Parts: sequence; C-alpha cells; structure tokens
Amino acid sequence: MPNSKPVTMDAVYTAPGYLFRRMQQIAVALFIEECKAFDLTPVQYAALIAISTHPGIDATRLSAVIAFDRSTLGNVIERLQAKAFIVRKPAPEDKRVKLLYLTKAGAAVLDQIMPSVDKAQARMLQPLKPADRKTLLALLTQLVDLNNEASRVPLRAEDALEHLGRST
Amino acid sequence: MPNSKPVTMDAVYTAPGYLFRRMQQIAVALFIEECKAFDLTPVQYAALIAISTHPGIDATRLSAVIAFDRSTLGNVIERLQAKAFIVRKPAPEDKRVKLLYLTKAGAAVLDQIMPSVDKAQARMLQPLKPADRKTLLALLTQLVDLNNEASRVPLRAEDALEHLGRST
DNA sequence: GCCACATTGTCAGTATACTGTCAATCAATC
DNA sequence: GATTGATTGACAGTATACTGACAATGTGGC
Repeated sequence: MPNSKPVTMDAVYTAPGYLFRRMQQIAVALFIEECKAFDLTPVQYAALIAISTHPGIDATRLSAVIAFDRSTLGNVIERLQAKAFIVRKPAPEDKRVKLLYLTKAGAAVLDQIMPSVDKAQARMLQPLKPADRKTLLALLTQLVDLNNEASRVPLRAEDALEHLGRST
Repeated sequence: MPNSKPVTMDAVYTAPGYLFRRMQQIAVALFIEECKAFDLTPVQYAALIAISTHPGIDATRLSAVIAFDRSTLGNVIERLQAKAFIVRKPAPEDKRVKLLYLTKAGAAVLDQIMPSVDKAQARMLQPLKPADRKTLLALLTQLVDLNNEASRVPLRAEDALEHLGRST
C-alpha cells in the first residue's frame, strides 16, 4: 500500500543510508587531500596494510580480510603492481593462485604515509566533541560488525586464514 | 617522521574512514535487496525525490540539493530518462539549461517504492538498541553537517534555490 | 583414473564518484 | 555592442563497487 504523505527532502536527508553515503564521500575527500603526496587511495592503502600483515596472501583471501569485492580487488592489485608497491608470485603448490608480497617501495610508502592517514582519520571526527567521537566510533564499529552478513562481501578476518598454515 | 610500531589490521579496522566505507556498502546492499522490484538505485531514488520536490530544477542545482557530483549526475539523469521516470525540457529563458520533471511513471514508482525504502533504512540500524539508533543517527547527522564544506560537493539545500524564483 | 564439484583469477557489463576540459551560452562591464 | 568572465551541460579519464560468466585448475568420491 503506497503512502500519500507529501514528499519532502527529509525523506532523503534523514535516511541513514544517505548519511552514510555523504560521510563516506567526506572521508574519501579528506583522505585524498591529506595523502595526495603518496598517490594512494583509501582502498589501496587498506590493501597494502593487509598484504604487509599477511605476506604471501592471495587475492581471494585478501578480499575477505578487508571485505572488498574480489572483482574490484583485481584492478586495485594491478594498480599497486604498476606502482611497484607489490609483486605477484605464482604459488608453487597451486597453479591457480598468485601470492602477494610488499616490495621495499611498498613498505616504505606504508611507513611514510601513516601520519597523513592518522591526520585524515582525525579530521573526519574533529567537528564532534571528544566524548561524542568515542560514542560514534563505538556504535559504528558495533553496527558494521552486526551487519557483517548483510554485506555482499562479509569480513572474514585472520581466522579465515588459519587453514593456510602460512600466517605468522 | 615515519612510525615504527608493528602494523596490524587494526590500523584499518578501527579507522573511521574504513567503517564509513563498510557501512555505506552494507547500506547499498540492503537498499538494493529491498527495492530490487523497482529497478532504482539509492542515488536514482534521491534524485527522483529531489526532482519531485523541486519540479523544473536543472542538473546543476539538483547536484547541490542532494550533494552529488555534477558529472556523475549527468549519467544518473540519463538512466532515469531512459526508464521514462523523468523528462528533460529546454529552459525557454536560458538555452544552456535543461529542466527536469517527473513523469507519471516516475511519480508512481516514487509512491510505490516508499515502504521498501523505509524497510531498508530500518534494517540498517536494526541491530542496534533503539536508544543507540537515535544516538548514532543524531551524531551522524551532526557530523555530516559540520563536515559539509570538507566534501567535494557541499550540500546546498533549498536556500540555494531561492534566487531562481521558481520554487514552491 | 574419471567425473562432478568447487575454487581462483579474469573479464565484460553496469553504476557510482571525482578531475579536468570544452563549447555554447549568458551576464556584466565598458 | 564587443569583450571578459562565469555558468551549463557534456565528455574523457581514472577508481571504486557489484553481477555474472568463464577457463584453468584443484579435490573428492567412486
């Protein structure tokens, strides 16, 4: 049964989905602004961190660790490889998979970009009072976790990698 | 000065930017799931609402009202036109602009999709306790508003349209 | 050893997002 | 009324995101 109330822009402005979209755009804009010297996007940064933490991870498992789509990740990996931040080596025991490793340049950029990333992350929440930042972050963390299965690519953290016998 | 602490995935998982991205992806997934019968994306829905609220708006002002990039919006408008949900008429007094109007089909789909949109929006926050939903929404609204200028395409609500003399 | 099934990386197709550029047009000034 | 400058819509280029499909490969059951 369709509604018949007069439609106002509040139908958009107060919708959580709209607010999440706007906030994501703001977050990306701040990240790019703070990190433009390093030529890394937020997604590329997350992928680099994950490869640094899990050397020799393959693309499928990488997508599970950062909860990004596998298809999308293919292009991201290509770009990181083109910038010589990572290398891909064929897995000896499985001809399908290609293992990902940080290069020296990749490790260096990761080391150097950290302060800028931190600054960008801080700026996102800056307008709120410190107590409110904590509250928002806690609720958001909780919400993302509880909605994990609703996402197309649910997060499967380190646990999902155990059967590889390759970690740490 | 680069840091030297051991890098863990927490550098990603606890970053607000990462959480906003994840939540946005979850929000889109839920919207698409609930509204798949109507063949409308979240962005297309927001554009339709804005055109419904501001009949005869042009693309540039539409981008300001929903805070979406002007270039992106061009394609969105094309798709809405292809679905016959809107029409574009050349402005008589300015040969550059094309005015946007809802069609009957556009008005109908907007009327019918509302319950599904509401359901999707509700599902996003469902995992939280009711009090926490309110808190999160309030903080998020506040944060998006205070960060408005940090966004590449700041929101310029109805006020920005007054000089058109066309509103209401 | 073979066959059904799953997995991996890749690709094509669609839809946001943003940058930068451009021609057409309009407005404002002289 | 011609020039300057701004605005509008369009376009090309890059980077996420997701869907669905595919060949190559791996794994189990038999």
